[in-house]
Amino acid sequence: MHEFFPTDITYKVEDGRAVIYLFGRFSNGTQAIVTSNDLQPYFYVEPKEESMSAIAAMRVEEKGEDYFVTRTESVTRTLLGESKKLLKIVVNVPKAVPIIKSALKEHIHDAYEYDLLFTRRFLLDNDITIMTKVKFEGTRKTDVNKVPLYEATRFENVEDTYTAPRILAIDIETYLPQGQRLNMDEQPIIMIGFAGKTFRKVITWKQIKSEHSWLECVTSEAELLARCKDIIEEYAPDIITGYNSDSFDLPFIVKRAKKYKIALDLGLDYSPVSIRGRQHKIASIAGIVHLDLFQFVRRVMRTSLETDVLSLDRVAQELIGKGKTGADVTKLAACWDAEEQLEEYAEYNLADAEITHELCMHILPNMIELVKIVKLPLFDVSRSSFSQLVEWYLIYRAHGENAIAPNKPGYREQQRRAREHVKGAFVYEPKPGLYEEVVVFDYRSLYPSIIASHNICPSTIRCTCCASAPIDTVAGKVWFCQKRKGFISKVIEDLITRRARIKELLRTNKKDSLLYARSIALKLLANSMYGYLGFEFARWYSIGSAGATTGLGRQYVQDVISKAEQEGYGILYGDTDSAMLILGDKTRDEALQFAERINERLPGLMELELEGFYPRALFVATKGSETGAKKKYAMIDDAGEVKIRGFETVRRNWSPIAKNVQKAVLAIILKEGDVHKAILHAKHTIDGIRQHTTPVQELLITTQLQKPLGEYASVGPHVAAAQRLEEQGGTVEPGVFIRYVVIEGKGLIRDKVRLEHEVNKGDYDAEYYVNNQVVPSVERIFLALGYETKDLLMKGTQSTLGEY
DNA sequence: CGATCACGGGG
DNA sequence: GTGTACGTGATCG
Repeated sequence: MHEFFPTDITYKVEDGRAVIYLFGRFSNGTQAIVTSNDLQPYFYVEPKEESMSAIAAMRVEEKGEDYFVTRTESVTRTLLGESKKLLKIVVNVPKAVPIIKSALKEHIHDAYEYDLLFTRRFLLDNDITIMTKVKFEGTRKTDVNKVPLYEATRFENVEDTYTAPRILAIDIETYLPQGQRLNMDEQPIIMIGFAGKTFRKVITWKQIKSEHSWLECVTSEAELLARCKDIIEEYAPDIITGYNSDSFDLPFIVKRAKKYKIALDLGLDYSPVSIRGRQHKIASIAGIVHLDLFQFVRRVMRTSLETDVLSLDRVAQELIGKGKTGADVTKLAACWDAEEQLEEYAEYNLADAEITHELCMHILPNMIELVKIVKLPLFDVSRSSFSQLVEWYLIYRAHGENAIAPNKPGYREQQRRAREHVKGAFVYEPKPGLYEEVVVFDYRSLYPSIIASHNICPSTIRCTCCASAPIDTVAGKVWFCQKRKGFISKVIEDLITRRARIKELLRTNKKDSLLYARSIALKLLANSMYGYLGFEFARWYSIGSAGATTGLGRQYVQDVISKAEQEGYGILYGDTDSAMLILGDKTRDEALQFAERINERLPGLMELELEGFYPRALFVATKGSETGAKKKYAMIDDAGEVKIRGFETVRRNWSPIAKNVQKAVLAIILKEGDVHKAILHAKHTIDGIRQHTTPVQELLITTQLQKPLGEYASVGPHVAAAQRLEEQGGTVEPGVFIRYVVIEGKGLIRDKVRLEHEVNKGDYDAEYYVNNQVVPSVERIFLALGYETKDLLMKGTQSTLGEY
């Protein structure tokens, strides 16, 4: 038998039959494709009695293609805890599934699992895991691909992870003159940087004098692109990685290659680099897993990161302690024209590629562990949200229990769910001030342990056999069966106990990064289950289960707080799963004993843990946070540094003045540590606006038009501005950037917009720019530091400042 | 207050 | 690709 590490999967239809293509490497390092045509696409239906023969004979012709049922089979499957007799409908090709399903509409009561992607279905049914060794029997076929192709007849799964794939990081630099917008049609790529394990290269198309052996100068952009293709083919990576490469680097390369008619057939089957989607692009290459680290960071890692800004610089700084180099990329185009400092920019380009490579090495173990647990391909895991990861894991677990997945909600059901809400977590508002000797306790994985310990599951909710201990929720009283274990509570219990075992192993084996990554992955899945239950698009949606989880969570946290109060602790703060207490005359030992007493009475897997003792804690007022309990704070850490979170609101469709004032205020606070100076800067800016001396350039708001003017149901400021532009004979089409100023006057903002050339100096709505632009961009920062909005708005330099 | 619309990352 | 992200904040209706 051959031993093979699959890294990616796709399928093709050959001679009217679906053929699975597994891409990967043999144990000896040779790349190969392994195909299989054993699986035929299928789904399930609940048939109408009289329609059995019509179902079996169903055939549809569409655009010259034949879609038909090849066979049917009566089966028994479990759906949400109930046994169901179903008909398995096997069809000729994957595309036939949705077509046959809708053609059967009159003959069935319901259909199930008609929207599971074929490649995922193959992995599920054959128990094959990507990035994990598989043995197969098979024969080699004639080579028509870049790598040998084998046709497999039988697979056998082996527990052996592919831990060291060949990774090539890529980063491009483009010619973007200052003040211009990114434009892939007009701006060339001027450098491409690559970084592998021991490989480094930068290609550029100007002759840069340099001693660097990794720098390669060619003579044109076309040559640069041709070399880019060579390098990737020679390196033969399993993985190409980039940062925002789905929407930037790869689409840019593809666009420029097209311009020069260079075939980017990088796929192992000679297929071109594929860019799907218009607004949100996904770049893929057959047989090479393209990992856009930004996608995974944004979807999965965001919540566990300190930084709110997900730039490569900030994320790399936090995760691997390395930021970008100091080169000023905004001057690159000018330097390119003047042929100055280009060696420095090449170094910058290389550094970015290397940081991306290192970041990939750091993040990849987490992705691979998710691949192994959830059973999705690496490519999919890297682009999945929490809910998608949870959902596929549930589908996988259900499959192992002869159960099928509930359907995704239809439009009406979605609308209904969208109106349902759960009461959120308990929050004990802290009083602003400086505190000494505090202790923080938190429930270990509060929501997962509640779901496991209280048997919370859509399959056990409001059972008819027992209605003991009902829980009050917004949706009424809710209880969970005490006799039958629920599917989701069982799954989450497994996740928790598996993680506990791994943490035990980690205690003696601290450096095992794979074990650590597995522990993180298990925690992530367990923690996502609560959100999933209340997610309106979820297959296993259960608002009652979600409401019961938060309801019990509030009880448990309030219980700690009221008991602590009774015992004489000061209560400082409580949120969701934690309680922060002031020790006062108590000792640390007494506090630990207090937690032990709480723990003695907790059910199942629940546990109150010590998060830590803190000699000092600074709490600041969080005014204006009545909607949405997002964490906002400004803290001084052990090293005496101020930490601020949750205020970064300024984006590209804000005026330069709003962006600049935020940037300057942050710089003053964080670098100079001078909050008072920062507030003076903001006040000075506001005064300038009110004196009508701010240049129009600073006030321009730029917003992109996303669709034709006529299609707008709601006329926002940018649409009103676009209408003016059109009346004046300007080009107005999707994609154009509309730049406008808000002038003084009455009515809605859209009635007060003017184009840049229509505005006289100083003729603008000062209060709009103060209240809707400058103040919102900085007020959260100052609020977090104990100042109030009126401190910004007051005239003059003296102010009644906060106590800090 | 619900609906609608743009944004992120990248140079 | 057995297809069309997603969560958030500003502004309109």
